[in-house]
Amino acid sequence: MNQKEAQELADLLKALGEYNRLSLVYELCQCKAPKNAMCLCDCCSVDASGVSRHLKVLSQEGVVKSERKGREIQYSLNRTEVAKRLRQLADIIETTP
Amino acid sequence: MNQKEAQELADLLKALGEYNRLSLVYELCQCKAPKNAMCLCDCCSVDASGVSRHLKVLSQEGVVKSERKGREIQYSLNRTEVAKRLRQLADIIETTP
DNA sequence: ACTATATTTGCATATTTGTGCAAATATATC
DNA sequence: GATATATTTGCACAAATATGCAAATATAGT
Repeated sequence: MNQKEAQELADLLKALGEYNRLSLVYELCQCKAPKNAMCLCDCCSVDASGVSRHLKVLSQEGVVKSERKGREIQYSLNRTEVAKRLRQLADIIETTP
Repeated sequence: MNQKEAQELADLLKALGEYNRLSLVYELCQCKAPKNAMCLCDCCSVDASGVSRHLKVLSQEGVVKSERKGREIQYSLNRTEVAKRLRQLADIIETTP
């Protein structure tokens, strides 16, 4: 694992490692259909601008993807991608040299 | 997942989501035998006090365990425990409701 | 064009966090 | 007890971060 990869992984973990952002992720976990930001406001104790910023972080780290549908922007999880990266780390940690 | 569990998971991810701490974890990954803090100083660009603080965070979150051996304190990873928690999150994220 | 709704952004601010240095503590050896 | 080595802690500080509010922007419907 080189420095760039380590930094990217650290950034992913940092994105997930904030309580309100993790709450957003959980909320999206439980949705079959994508949700817009207004809807996601209800599940965490920050206002719309805060949710917007959190979603931006999650988006930059590839945790969520977004698609504009008219006035709304619908967010959904990159489920397999994120799960894959977490399992890769789990594998690294678990493997004794 | 209740609030307390979510907070604990966020804390774990936050602990892992800092570059120098993740570097320490990688270093310990590659060790068959435990290492002391002085030795771990070499793999990350912080001084002994910084490494001590990082190891304290990792220890509080259950990422590493420590055992004093004379003057030194030897650190090693809680491999299976950490891997398990990461995989649990991966499973939650990947499972469509 | 006007209005309503959804999202982003600029600004200010309080809090957290990572860091180094020096001092304190712990343990071993002489 | 004195000295050496390993680790922790108090202090100060700079940088990052999360947050709310108000204004700006985007889009849709009338």
